Amino acid sequence: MTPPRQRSVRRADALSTDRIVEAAIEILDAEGERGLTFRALAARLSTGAGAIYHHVAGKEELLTEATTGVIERVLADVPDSATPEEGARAITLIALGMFDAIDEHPWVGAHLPVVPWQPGMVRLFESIGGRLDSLGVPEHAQFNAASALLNYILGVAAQNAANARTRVAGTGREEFMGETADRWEQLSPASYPFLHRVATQLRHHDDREQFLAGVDLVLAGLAAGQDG
Amino acid sequence: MTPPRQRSVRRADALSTDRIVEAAIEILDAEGERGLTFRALAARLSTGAGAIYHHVAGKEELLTEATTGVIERVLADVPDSATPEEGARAITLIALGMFDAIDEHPWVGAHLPVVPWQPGMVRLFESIGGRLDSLGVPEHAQFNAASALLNYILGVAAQNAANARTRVAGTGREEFMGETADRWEQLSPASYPFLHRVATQLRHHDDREQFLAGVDLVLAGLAAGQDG
DNA sequence: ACCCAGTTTGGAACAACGTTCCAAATGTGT
DNA sequence: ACACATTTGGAACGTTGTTCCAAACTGGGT
Repeated sequence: MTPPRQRSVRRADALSTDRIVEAAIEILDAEGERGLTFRALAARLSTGAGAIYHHVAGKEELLTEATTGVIERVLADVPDSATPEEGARAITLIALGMFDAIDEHPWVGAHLPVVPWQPGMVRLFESIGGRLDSLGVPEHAQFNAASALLNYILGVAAQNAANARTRVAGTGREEFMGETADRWEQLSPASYPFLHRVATQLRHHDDREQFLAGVDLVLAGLAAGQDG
Repeated sequence: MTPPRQRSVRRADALSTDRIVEAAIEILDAEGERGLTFRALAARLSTGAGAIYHHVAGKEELLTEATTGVIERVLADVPDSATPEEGARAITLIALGMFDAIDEHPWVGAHLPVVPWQPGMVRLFESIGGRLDSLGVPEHAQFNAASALLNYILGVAAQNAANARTRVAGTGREEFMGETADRWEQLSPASYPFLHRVATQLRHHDDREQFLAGVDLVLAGLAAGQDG
């Protein structure tokens, strides 16, 4: 009947959920999502695949845990906010933090929406929604506003994850954007006037700035709605 | 050296890319993404897995082709637009069409961003960006504006796809939202004041209306930015 | 120092998957 | 009718997530 406390020392290289998740993140960052297999994980930890299942329920839990960890780290750095200016700044900081985290760990973008309302998403939603008060967004509009912001971040995350995935095996970012811009320029200007016009912008744009412009757009919409 | 023209009749039940993609969509709608295997596809078409590879390069091409087909159908229904009011209406129509299509075929939401700038995405981006002119968005801001709108749609798509996936095996939508709302209400009000406050809204909200509110938010931001 | 109940380990085995291969069947042009 | 190209579909391959279980290890009671 003794509770299974783990206060003992054991060997220094003993398996644990934390060590497994850590190794998983290393593989994900280095090899991408497809590189994370239980065999590769077992090899990196110098053990067998079966041993891992005593600490982690399965691959999905592994990915969810890794994703949550990354998000927690982002939200920990965001200061409290009271005034509208601070609220807007905080939301921008959260968004930028998410962008940078996903830029560094693209697989997070791919797995964020896979499990709806997983722990990381819940924390993120609360963190955004809790700042809307200080922005002066009326209470009845806060749910939709927070959803819009979250969904926008989610969309950028998914897109960036996809871009990174194609880049794992092949070309770098510059090259990839250049090739896409070339393709847009070769489209018929009659059927695709817009893409033709913005092809050079695609070639030279900064992902982070563009992401921020989108956040500002939503925030501007929120500000406009208050006195409209 | 004769080109491989396919003008002959052959048997009525002959395999073709179109018939394969059509069967794939049927499986995806009925069984979800995990149900689409080459063996299930072969069984439905009363053939072998190997035969399919003579018409389709692989699973990824199959999903991309199915996704593109759905998007094309959405964009075909959107009328031309010249005035600002028509432009805004057209963008709303595109967004709503995408929402409805993804509601009917959730797997589209999951695969849209997987292949960056796949044909469907390109058509969608042009379709949105081409309407910004009539909305009065200055040319230098159109690239960012179209990206923001596309990313928002992408985020909702990914989220909805995830929700539908969990629902395939388990509960219905009402039940799922109710359970999530319950969980939010059980969170500590001190740490999660926002989620606590909006739990009842989550329980009774309409996904489509919420999606539209987000689109309006971005459009409002665009309108505000013009004279700002 | 010994032993024992419980946990941890890790390699083997399993079912399912995407994909490749190839011999047979089917079709087309002469 | 014949030769040739395409299409077919079943078998086979390598890899995956997961399960299983005998062996090794651990900490507490004698």
